[in-house]
Amino acid sequence: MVAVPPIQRSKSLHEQTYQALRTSILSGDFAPSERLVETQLAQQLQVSRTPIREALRQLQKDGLVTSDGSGGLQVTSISVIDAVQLYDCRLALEQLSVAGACAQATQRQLAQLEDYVVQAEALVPGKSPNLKVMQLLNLDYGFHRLIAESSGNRWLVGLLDQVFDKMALLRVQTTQHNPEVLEIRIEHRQIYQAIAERQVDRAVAAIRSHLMASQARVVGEVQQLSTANPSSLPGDVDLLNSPSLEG
Amino acid sequence: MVAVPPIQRSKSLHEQTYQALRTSILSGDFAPSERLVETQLAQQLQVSRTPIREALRQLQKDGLVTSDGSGGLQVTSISVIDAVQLYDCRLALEQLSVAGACAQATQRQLAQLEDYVVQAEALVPGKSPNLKVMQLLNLDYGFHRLIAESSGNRWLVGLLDQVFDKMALLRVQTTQHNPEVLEIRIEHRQIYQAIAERQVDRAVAAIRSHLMASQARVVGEVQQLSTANPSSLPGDVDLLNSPSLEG
DNA sequence: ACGGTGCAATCTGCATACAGCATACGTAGC
DNA sequence: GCTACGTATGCTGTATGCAGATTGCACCGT
Repeated sequence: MVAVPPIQRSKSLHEQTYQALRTSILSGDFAPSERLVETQLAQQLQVSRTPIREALRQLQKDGLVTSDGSGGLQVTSISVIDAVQLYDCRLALEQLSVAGACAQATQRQLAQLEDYVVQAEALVPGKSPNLKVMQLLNLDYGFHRLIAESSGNRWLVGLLDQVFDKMALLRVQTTQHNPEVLEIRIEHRQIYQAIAERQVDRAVAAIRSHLMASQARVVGEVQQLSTANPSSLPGDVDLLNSPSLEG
Repeated sequence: MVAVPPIQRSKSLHEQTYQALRTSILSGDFAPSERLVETQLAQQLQVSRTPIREALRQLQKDGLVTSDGSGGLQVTSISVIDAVQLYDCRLALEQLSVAGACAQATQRQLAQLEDYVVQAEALVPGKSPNLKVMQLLNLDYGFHRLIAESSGNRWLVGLLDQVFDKMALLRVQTTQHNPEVLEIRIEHRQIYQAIAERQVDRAVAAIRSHLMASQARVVGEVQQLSTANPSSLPGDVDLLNSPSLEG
C-alpha cells in the first residue's frame, strides 16, 4: 500500500462564497451603505442564491453585515465609538493572550513571532508609503494572532478574531494610513522580548501600552478625517465619557 | 392621525428555528454526539430544510454545533479544558465589564442589579434543591449580563454572550448542581456594592475572586463527575499547565 | 402643481426537486 | 467464516420555482 495522499476536495460553495464575500468586504469592495442583493451576488459569483444566503447568515453573525430594517443587508458601518469599545475588548483579551503566551509558547512559536518583528523592522522606507503601511498592518495582524494561538486558548483566538475583523472593517472604511503606525514595530519588539523571556508582567504592560497607543492613533485619525469631511462617518461624538482602556 | 401601533409581524422562520434549536441545545434536549439531521429537524419543526440550514449555520458560528468531519453536525461537546479556558476569557472580559459599569451604570440599572441580588438571596431553602439551583443560575446569568450591558459597550455584550452560551452548554452536559454554588449570592452582593459605590478597583477584585471561585467549583465538580464515570466526558486531563486566570 | 392611489418591478423567504456522496448492509467468492 | 465488492438507503449541497412584501414610479384627481 503506497502512500497516496487524499485528493483535495474543493470546499462547499457556501464556504467559498463566505470566504469570497468576507474578503471583498474587508477589502472595501462594497460602497458604504450599499445594499447586498442576493440575486446580484449570485450572478456575480455564478452560483445560486442558496449558498449566498448561507454565507450571508454567517457574515451577519460575524457582525460584518447588518440588517437594514426590512430584510435587506448591508456592510456594517463601524463608528469611532465602536472603535474605542473594540479596542477596550481587544485589550482585555490580549492581556490574557500574552499572559498565556508567556506560559505556553513553544520555541517554534517564539521563533515565528520574532520573524514577524524582524520582517516588520526590515520594511524598506523606499517603497510607496501606502503599500508599506499595508504590509505592516498585515504583519501586525499575524503577530497578534500568533500570540493568541500561542496561549493555547482556542476560544480566545476565536473571540479575538471577531474583534480583529471589525477593526479591519473600520480601517477600510476610513482608509487610515497614519505615518505614526510605524511606531508599532518598536512596541512589537518589546512585546516579543517580554514573551520570549517569559516575563508576564512586562508582557502585559507592553501589550497594554501598545494597544492604548494604537487606540489613540486610530481615534485621532478618524476624528481628524471626520472633521475634514463631516457627516461622512457615523458616531462622531465626544469620547470623554467612555471608560476606555482603564484598569 | 390616531396612533395606530404597527402590527406585530412574526419573525422569519429561520429566526424562529434558530431560537428553537438554540433553546433545545441549551436545555440538553439532544443526546451528546447525537447527529443533527436536517430532514428530521425539518419534520419535527414542520418547516422545510431551507430555514433549518440557515439556523444551523448560525449555531455553527455560535460554536454550539460542530461539524463532525463529513458534513454532519452535532452539538458541541465542552471539555474541562474548554471550561477553564472559557473562564479565563470570561474573567478578562468581565473585568472590563465591571469597570465600565462602575463608570456608566444608570440608577435604573443599579436598581435592577440590586433586584437580582435580592431575588437570589430570597430563594427559600425549602424548595427542591435542584430547582433552587436552576433559578439561582438564571439569576446569575441575568446579573452578569446586566453588568455587561451597563458598561455601554455593545461589543463586549456580544462577546460575553458567546462565552455564556458555551458555559451553559457545559452545565447541561455535566448536570452540575454543586451545593457550593449558593456561595455566589454573597459574591454577587459584593460585586454589586462595589459597582453601586463606583469603586472600580474593588469591583474588579470582586469579579475576579467570584469567577476564580466559580471556575474552581466547576472544574472540581466536572472532574469528580468524570472520575466517578470515566470516559463519559472529553478532556479529562490534568490542568496544572494551564495559565488559568492569572494576571 | 401637489397629493394620493394603483401598479409594476424587484427582492426576500420558503419549499421542493435533484444530484452527489457516505454509510450500512447484504451477498458472493475464497 | 471471513473478506471484498456491489447495492441500497439516507443525508447533504445546490438550484429553482413560487408567494408575499417592499419600493419606486406613473397616472389620476383635485
